[in-house]
Parts: sequence; C-alpha cells; structure tokens
Amino acid sequence: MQAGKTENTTENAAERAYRELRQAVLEGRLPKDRKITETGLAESLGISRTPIREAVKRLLLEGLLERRKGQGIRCALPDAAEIQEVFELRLRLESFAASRAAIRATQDQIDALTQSAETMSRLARTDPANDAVITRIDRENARFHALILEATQSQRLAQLVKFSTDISLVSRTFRRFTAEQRRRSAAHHVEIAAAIAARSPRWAENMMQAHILSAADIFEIPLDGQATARRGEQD
Amino acid sequence: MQAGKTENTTENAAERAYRELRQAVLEGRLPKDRKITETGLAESLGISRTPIREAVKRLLLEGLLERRKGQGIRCALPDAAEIQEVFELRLRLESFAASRAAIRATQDQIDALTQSAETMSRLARTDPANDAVITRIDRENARFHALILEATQSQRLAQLVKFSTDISLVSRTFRRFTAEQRRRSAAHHVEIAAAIAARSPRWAENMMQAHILSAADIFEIPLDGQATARRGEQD
DNA sequence: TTCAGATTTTTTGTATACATAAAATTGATA
DNA sequence: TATCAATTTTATGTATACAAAAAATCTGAA
Repeated sequence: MQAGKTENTTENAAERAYRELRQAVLEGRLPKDRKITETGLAESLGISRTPIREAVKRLLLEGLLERRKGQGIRCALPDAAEIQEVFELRLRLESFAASRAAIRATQDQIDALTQSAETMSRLARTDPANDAVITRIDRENARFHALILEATQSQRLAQLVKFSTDISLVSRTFRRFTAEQRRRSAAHHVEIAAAIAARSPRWAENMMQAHILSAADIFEIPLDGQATARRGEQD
Repeated sequence: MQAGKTENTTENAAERAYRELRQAVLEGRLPKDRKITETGLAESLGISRTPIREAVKRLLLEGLLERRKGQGIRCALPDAAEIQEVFELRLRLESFAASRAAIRATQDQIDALTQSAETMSRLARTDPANDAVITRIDRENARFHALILEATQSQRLAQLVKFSTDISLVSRTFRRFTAEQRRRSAAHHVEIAAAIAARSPRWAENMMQAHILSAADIFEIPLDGQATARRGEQD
C-alpha cells in the first residue's frame, strides 16, 4: 500500500483479486458489453467466488465499482462532477498531509523527499522530453506523493488520501503538461520538500494547495468556491 | 448510514454483524480478556463465519479492529495521538462538507438544518439540564451533522466524514459541557445553518471550523499545525 | 531447568453447495 | 400487439467442509 512496506510475503487470492480488479477498473479495461458477475470474475481469475467477493466488496466501498440489485457489477468511473469533488477532497487531504509531514517527517524521509524533488526537477528540465522521460516523471511524481503520505506517520490519513487520489489520477499524466508546466510542477515539489525540511506546516500546506490547484487548472477541472471566480474570465 | 435513507428493507446477516460489531467496538464492550475469533463471533451472533468475515474485514479497513497474524482480533480504539489526528481530519472534512452544503443543499435540507439548530438552541437553554435533556441534545447534534453530510450531495465525502467522526465521538457527550458551552455550541449550529441558507460556503466552512475547534478545546485535545501557530497568538 | 524439535490445536483462507431473491423469459389472454 | 402472470434463469447471500499456516503445547535430551 504505502511506499516500501513489506509486510506480506505471501499474497492472498483475495488480495490478488483486489489488486487486479482495481487495476482493471482504473485502466478502464472492464468489459462493458456483457455484465460482470462474481462467478464470471472467479472463473476468469481461476479462483473461487469467496476471495472475489472480498475484493468486490472492498471496491464497492471505495466507490470504484457499483452493483445494482440483482443485476451485475459495473465499473463506476467518476463523471466530471465526481472528479471535481475528488479534486476538492485531495486539495484538503493532501495539503493536510503535507502540513502533518512538516511536523512528523523523519530526517530520512525529508532527505528522500528532497532527493525525489531534485530528480523530478532534473527530468523536467530534460528538453526535448520524450515518452520515456514523461513516464519517469509520472513515476517520480507518484513516488513523491507517496513519500509525503509516509511522512505523515498516519495510516488512516494515508489511506484516505489514497482512496481519493487514485481515482483522480485516472489517465492524468504529465503528457498533457507543457514543458513549462512540468518545470513549474517540479518546482512545487522542490518547495514542498523545502517547507517540510524547514518544519513549516503552513508553508507546506499552502504549497501543496497551489500544487493541486495548478494541476486542476491544467486538467480544466473547475473547483467551486475558489475557482468559479477565475473560470468566469477565461471560459 | 445517512439520516433518512431507507434503501434496504431487509438487513443482511453481514450488515447486521457489521453494525453490531461496530457498535460493540465503539462502546468498548468487547471482551478484552479472552481473544476474539471469527468463529467465536459467529457463534455469539448465531450466524456462520461468512458474514462475520465480511464485517470484520470492513472494520479492519476502517481501523476499528486489528488482527495479528495467527492470533485473534483485537479492538483498536485510538489512543490520544490518534484522537488528535482524527480531530484534525474532522476539522478539514467537516468544514469542507459545510462549505459544499452551502452550495448544494436543497431548500428542504436548509429548512431541516435550520429547524434542527433551533431545536438544539431551545434544548440548550433548558435550565437545569437533566440527563434526559442532554441525551436529546446529543441526538440532535448527531442529527445536525448528519443533515450537513446529506446536504453535501456526496456519498463519498459523507462516508469519509463518518469514518473519522464516529471514532472521534467515542464517549464524547454534551454531559461534559457547561451550560454556557452548550449554548455556544447550539449557537454555532444556528449560525452554520444561517451560512448555508445564505449560500455562503466560506462562512459555513469557517463556522464549522470554529465549532470543531471549540469542541476540541472542551475535550482538551490539542491540535497541531494550525493550532500551534494560532495558539501562540491567542493563548 | 532449559532449550530444540516435533506434535497438536487454533485460526484464518478457500472452495463449494445450497438458499433466496431478483430479473428475464415464456405463454396465455384481451 | 400489448400486457400480465407464471416459470425459468441468473445473481447474490449464507452455511459448511476442508486446507494451510501459524501459535501453543508437549516431549526428550543436555
């Protein structure tokens, strides 16, 4: 779940089912023509219904799947309104995470954050950025945010953020960023790391907010309250 | 879950198990001497292990239970640090909920909120407040907060808040409030309802923050981040 | 006594069979 | 043809049996 947690050497059938199903949902490769059923999933993964049920239940709770009474299961990828909602949540939760990280991070975690931000900066300055570089940026970005969560020292918060974030990140990649936007985003990481290193929760919180707001702008996700005013001008 | 949602006429064995187990955990009446086991729970509730497993899995995810490898299940009520953490979460999530409610609430929901706040005010002015009155205050309080969640029109947000809140509310009751604190808390409700009626997300958000911060103060829960900086100024 | 290894018991994971409830289908009638 | 009821089919909920892994217990030797 978190970055480097190695707790389970043996992966359950249920866990595997959860992981693979989740992956399938997020990547949108769930059959939309025929209806999905527990039995069907069990057969396609070669295990019994019991672990499948566990995985499905969990994904239902996370809101990634939905079930309609006696009908099958459907993948419930969020519409525009929900994506907006999730971004608003991220705005609150991840900035809180940054703030908490500024208080709780260990020196090792601060070092890791700083290093990740530097790596990302270097990658963002690579010009022209080819596909492989972007992929590395995406990965480093995910790593940075995971490190923040780890530094909060809060299992609960980490899990909540993960819930929200994974959904909002569906098919959002740095490929859609201009070179300047990539550099700006990397600069955010650097500054967030600096704020945490400086043990300034409010600085960290604010930078994280800016970071997420700028991403929302790039993906053209209007956030209400603060964003409505802005969007009126440019749309 | 939410206030008046009547979706399931028939309650599953699994749902019942979940509800009862959760209740038991939150009220701290889970045997601490002997270890808790799935089989044991199944027997004590008179159902098979299958629905029990579902309920337990869910509570494990919520962090209300914990399991240690081949050993039993233990109830994982939060320590002081975790309670603080949860209050910080509430601060963010419920104020966000209030803000969103100010944008999305239907007129009916606004009316219900206003009425709930008035009821609570009336109860808070009842002097001397006996035990029955306090119980009614507690209930009206829970109702108000549930109404806010409903008014957000967001299943996801409602669920996240519920996760956090239920835990933070363990054994916290208005019994610990002075008469003046009760009146102040009721006044908060009135003002939050007013802010929502006025369609002012920021007013609603701020009042909700004040509401929660004041509760944290009464329960002597120190909040860091925001609190440290602020506390410096005003204390 | 104490420790290591083997055995038993307990606990959790998985498969499967059956029960129940909801949806689709069929067929009869207007 | 349209509609309604009965039947079949399908999907999900629950119980139970068995498997595997881990903990507890027991045994024997140093």
